[in-house]
Amino acid sequence: MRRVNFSMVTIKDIAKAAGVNHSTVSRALRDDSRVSAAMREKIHTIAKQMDYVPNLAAKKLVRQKTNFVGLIWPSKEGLFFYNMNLQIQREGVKRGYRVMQIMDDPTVSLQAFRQFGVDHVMFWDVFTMMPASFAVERQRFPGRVLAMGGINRIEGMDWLAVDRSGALLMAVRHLTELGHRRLAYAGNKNNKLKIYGFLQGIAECKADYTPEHFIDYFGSTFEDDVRHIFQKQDRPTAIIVDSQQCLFRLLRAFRQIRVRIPEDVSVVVYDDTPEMSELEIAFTTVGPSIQDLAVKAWDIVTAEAGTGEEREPVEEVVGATLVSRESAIPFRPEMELPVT
DNA sequence: AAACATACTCCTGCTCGGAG
DNA sequence: CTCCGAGCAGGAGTATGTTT
Repeated sequence: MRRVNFSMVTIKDIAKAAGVNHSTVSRALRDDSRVSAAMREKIHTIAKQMDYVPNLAAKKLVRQKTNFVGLIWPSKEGLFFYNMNLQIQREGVKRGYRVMQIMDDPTVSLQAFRQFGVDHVMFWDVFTMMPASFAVERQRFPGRVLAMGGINRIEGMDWLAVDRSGALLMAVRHLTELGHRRLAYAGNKNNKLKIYGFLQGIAECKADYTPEHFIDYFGSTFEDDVRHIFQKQDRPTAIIVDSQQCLFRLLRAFRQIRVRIPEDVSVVVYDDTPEMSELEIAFTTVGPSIQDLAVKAWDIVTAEAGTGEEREPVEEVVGATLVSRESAIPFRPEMELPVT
């Protein structure tokens, strides 16, 4: 049946068509046992014919719940962001939620989610400093707001942190356990947490590292630095790469000077996404499990509020895991020869 | 007399406790 | 087994009061 105008079909329209009260329709559509099976069947059929869809706003008015969760996502490229987003959506659907996503100014997005009446909001925190407007808007939003991945915990919001330092520490331990002594690092020199973990590992494992073996991903001499470091005597036999973007650039530089992974150098890269095991060499990775992150995010956001009281914001850390694949192998003396 | 402020009533689509 | 009607939040509309 095609409708001529665009006014919404309501349970009252169905009630009229079925010759019953609207509350009977409401119950029938939710398969309430107080309505006879025959009547339920009849009402379902009519509802389908009339293209009925329940009005979410009205439902929320009574139920105070929509089973929609808002996701504010940063406008960022990269496999991590793609995979993280994917897992959040899948985990939500698994738990009977729908995810509504906005990629816009965070304050504007949060306000929009308040208007739409989503139950809770999650966001991936890329703020260096939380804008005051966002904090104000959070006060007005009635549900929970979960900040994921951020560096700092934020007043009044749940926090799901990532142990970046721990991840890098783990990477150093892994490489030194494989017998590597001389290590290099490629990445962002401003990422203090990762560098802190790395240096901690160097100290703990008594590995050999000098700042000359730091390759600045954002520096203009990246390729030259790689060439210089790997073509000299006593070159590093292992390198830790702090992001996938950096890895891709490093791979190009290695190809130019014929450095092979893992024959000439072992590599551990930060962030584990499925793609990392599907490249020419499967990469050994460290970082939080994306699956764990998504599961914990939903656990926090959907946790019952307990004994009536307003729930205190929770704080959780997702630990790092190391996944050993083909790019990091035991040290062999011939690795130390300069590549030509 | 016109302009503005405040208070109220109605309406929406749906759920749910209780009455018939 | 079915119906009645209160009530949820808040925008729109109307009525009344107060200030220029």
